[in-house]
Amino acid sequence: MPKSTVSVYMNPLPVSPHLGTHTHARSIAMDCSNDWDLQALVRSCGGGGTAAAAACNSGAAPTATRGGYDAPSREAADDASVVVGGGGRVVATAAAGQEFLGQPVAAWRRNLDYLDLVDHELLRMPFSITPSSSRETTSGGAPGQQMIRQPRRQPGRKPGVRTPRAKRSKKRQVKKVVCEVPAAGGGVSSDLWAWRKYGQKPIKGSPYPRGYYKCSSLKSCMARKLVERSPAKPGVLVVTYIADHCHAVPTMLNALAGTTRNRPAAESPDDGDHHHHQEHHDHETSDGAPAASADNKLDDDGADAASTMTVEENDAWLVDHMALEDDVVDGDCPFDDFLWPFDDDLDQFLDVDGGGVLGRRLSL
DNA sequence: CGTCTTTGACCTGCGC
DNA sequence: GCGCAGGTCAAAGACG
Ligand SMILES: [Zn+2]
Repeated sequence: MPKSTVSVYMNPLPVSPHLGTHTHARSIAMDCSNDWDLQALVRSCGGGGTAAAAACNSGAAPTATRGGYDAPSREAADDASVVVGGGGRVVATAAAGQEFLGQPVAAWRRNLDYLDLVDHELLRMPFSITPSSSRETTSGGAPGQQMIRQPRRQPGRKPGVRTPRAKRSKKRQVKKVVCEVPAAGGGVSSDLWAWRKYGQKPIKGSPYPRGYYKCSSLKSCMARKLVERSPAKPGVLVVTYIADHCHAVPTMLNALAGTTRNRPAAESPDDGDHHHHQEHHDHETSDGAPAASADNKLDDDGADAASTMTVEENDAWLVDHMALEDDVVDGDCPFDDFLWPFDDDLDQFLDVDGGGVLGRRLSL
């Protein structure tokens, strides 16, 4: 299959670096992981999205039904992944060939146009569309070990309780979009979608845990995203979007209800395993990943970095830092596909003055 | 009281 | 077939 490369460079958002303190020992990392906050914002809008976020978002699941497009079939593509390089570079890879997240690659350009990114000087796109296997492997790392914890009643499911689960398809052939976002940039978090953290796990070979987020906008929405810090580049968060959203970008604030909780100082949950969250809203503290809302903060992991950015900042960032590269291989720009699904949403999102999501969010 | 966070257990796919 | 690692679920506590 043809491989095209498009990359979008985005500048990092203001970050608050606290990362990288853990070097090895997963256990340590985990312990401290605490820092790793992968947060997800609930309604984020976040901020707008940073370009990265936007890109990712779109990629991830953009299947807005409202813009007149139909949601792409979620598992249509064999495998597709888009990577946003650190600093906002987006590198997309799609195995399915022409379909990126269920959308025709050609559509990308459309989206870019929408954002005015196509011709934007800064926007660059060598996106590389390459087949990627759904499963990434990590190696190295010692098997997870459980840490001894304080006597706290153990949360979690009761031992012995089994719940039937839908069988996973033998081979996971899910579309995946991988975005590398500067942890500080918070870009990660800024996603237009609302995410809820449902777990966190230490990853072999990486000192940082991976946070698992699920779309909280709609129960039936299968969109998910995984957030983890790049072992190689602690300052970079790797956000992997899986599956598409089966709905439009959330624009309501409701989900945020009751969400402004300041998170207690994290006590360092180790990472022994994973944690889950539910809806993320404004802030989260877990490690890894940021969610969509504007205020997530990254901990050491930087997962939350985005949150520190204001809506305006994010917006500005998006506009100013997104860059497209002319040398798009094959001329197709997957990025478009990324964004097109929620053009309308994005529009609203950006329409701060007009009471767009961003604007509304500010009032949150 | 509802929501959010934390965390252990369970489940599944894959490699050996 | 077994074990490992990744991924998901859901209980319990904390918070607003
Ligand atoms: Zn969704």
